[in-house]
Amino acid sequence: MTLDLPTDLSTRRPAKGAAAAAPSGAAAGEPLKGQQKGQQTKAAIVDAALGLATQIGLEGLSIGALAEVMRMSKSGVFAHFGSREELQISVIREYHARFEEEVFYPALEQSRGMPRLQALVQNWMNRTSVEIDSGCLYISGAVEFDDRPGPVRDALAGSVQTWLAAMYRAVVQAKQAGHLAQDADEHQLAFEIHGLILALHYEARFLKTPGSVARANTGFVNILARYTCTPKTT
Amino acid sequence: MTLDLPTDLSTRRPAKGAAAAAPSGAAAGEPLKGQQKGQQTKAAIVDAALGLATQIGLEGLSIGALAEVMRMSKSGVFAHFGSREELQISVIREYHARFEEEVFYPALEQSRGMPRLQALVQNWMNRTSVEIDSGCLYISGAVEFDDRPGPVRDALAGSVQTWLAAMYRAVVQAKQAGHLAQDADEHQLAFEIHGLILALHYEARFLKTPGSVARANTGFVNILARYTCTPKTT
DNA sequence: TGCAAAATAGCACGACCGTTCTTTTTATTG
DNA sequence: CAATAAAAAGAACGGTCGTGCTATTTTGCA
Repeated sequence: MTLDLPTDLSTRRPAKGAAAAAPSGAAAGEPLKGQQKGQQTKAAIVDAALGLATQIGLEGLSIGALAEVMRMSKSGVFAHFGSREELQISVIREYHARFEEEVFYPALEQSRGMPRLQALVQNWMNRTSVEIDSGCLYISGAVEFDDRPGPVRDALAGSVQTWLAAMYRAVVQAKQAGHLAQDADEHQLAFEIHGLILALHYEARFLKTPGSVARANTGFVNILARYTCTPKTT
Repeated sequence: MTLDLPTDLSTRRPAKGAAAAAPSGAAAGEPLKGQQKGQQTKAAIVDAALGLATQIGLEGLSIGALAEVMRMSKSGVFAHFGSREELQISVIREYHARFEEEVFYPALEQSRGMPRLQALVQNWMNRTSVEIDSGCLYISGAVEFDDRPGPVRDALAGSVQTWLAAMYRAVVQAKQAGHLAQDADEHQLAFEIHGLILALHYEARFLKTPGSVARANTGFVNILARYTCTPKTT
């Protein structure tokens, strides 16, 4: 069951080339054909908002500060979203898309089973350790919205669940392919990997503990060692 | 070296009985002898502030909301601290003290080595899973202050480091006692335990994934299994 | 080129923020 | 009990917040 997983994480598979959100560049450059000016600047705003949100958090993201970064008026920025919540949700969607693009899709090029699982985890760790000075929205958002119900929380939890489910599927496939022990608990394995990522984020970003990246990598090796052979139940 | 660790985590070892902060009870009851009224209400304020902070975060903690909970005026509350930062730091100190009392000291009653390490981790996990609807200040604070330098961040990081160091020492002692493999990497072990706690907090509190507590426990068992016998380096 | 529509600016609002200053109430002590 | 110190209240400040409303500017199209 669930043999193929081509686009399960995806919400939209961007056409790549003339994307909706300018991934990095500064304020909108040449006018992209086929879309109104509004879409462009909205994408640029979301881009800037994502930058702010990964630094000061989704809760700390304010329309005033965002307008200043964009050199626009507050109301000009506001009009694109209609509410702060909608802005936050747009930011989450953008983060989701980039996460897919950077972590999920590249790993699909590896063959199903252990190679793909390793690529997923490796990409995930890379992203977590590289964005050390910008923070992971899935982690900071979880803390900010863990008991604040509403559409923002729902969007965030949905994105995270989607990603965790994708990784879980990779674990299942690895077991099906015989790359893991027959009695390996897939959920348990996924849980422990998640823990490594969180510890990496915590110790590298907050405590600035040196060597955290290596420790996360070693942890993954340890986990695999445990799950590739049937363990001796002490 | 470092043979004994009686009170390394401690900042103050409360006299227990007539403590500074009413741990749970409502607004100050009978007047405690030997301390001015101001100290009492300050302790009550910190108690309420801690309750608020564990729910909405240290950043979300506002003097106005705190005053309302205390049925006091804003300026009345404010006067006890002189600044919001000082209030936040007081909250961190209080959290530190309770963490010690609940997690650290009870584990000291276990004999050094593996028993104490297990008690430490068990207490830690219990607290993390029990306070599911109030949140862990060490985790939420890390996200809120990971790139916001200042005295609050310093106080928070200091408390966390103190605790992590205490746990690390327990690991070292377990190895010295021969309860762990000779080539066990103590830092690596501590890192992986930390990851389990963070995953427990994330999945139980934010995602509300059922069975997270069991998964964290199993994870600890797995880690110990790996570090109690010399692993076969695959 | 001119006109409708879309995008942006400007302004004001009520609410809450941390902080200061002054006054009133409460507690402590000789 | 009176004198003094401590604690709490009250009011006001400048600031930022999200969000309406109404102009003005810019854009896209016939």
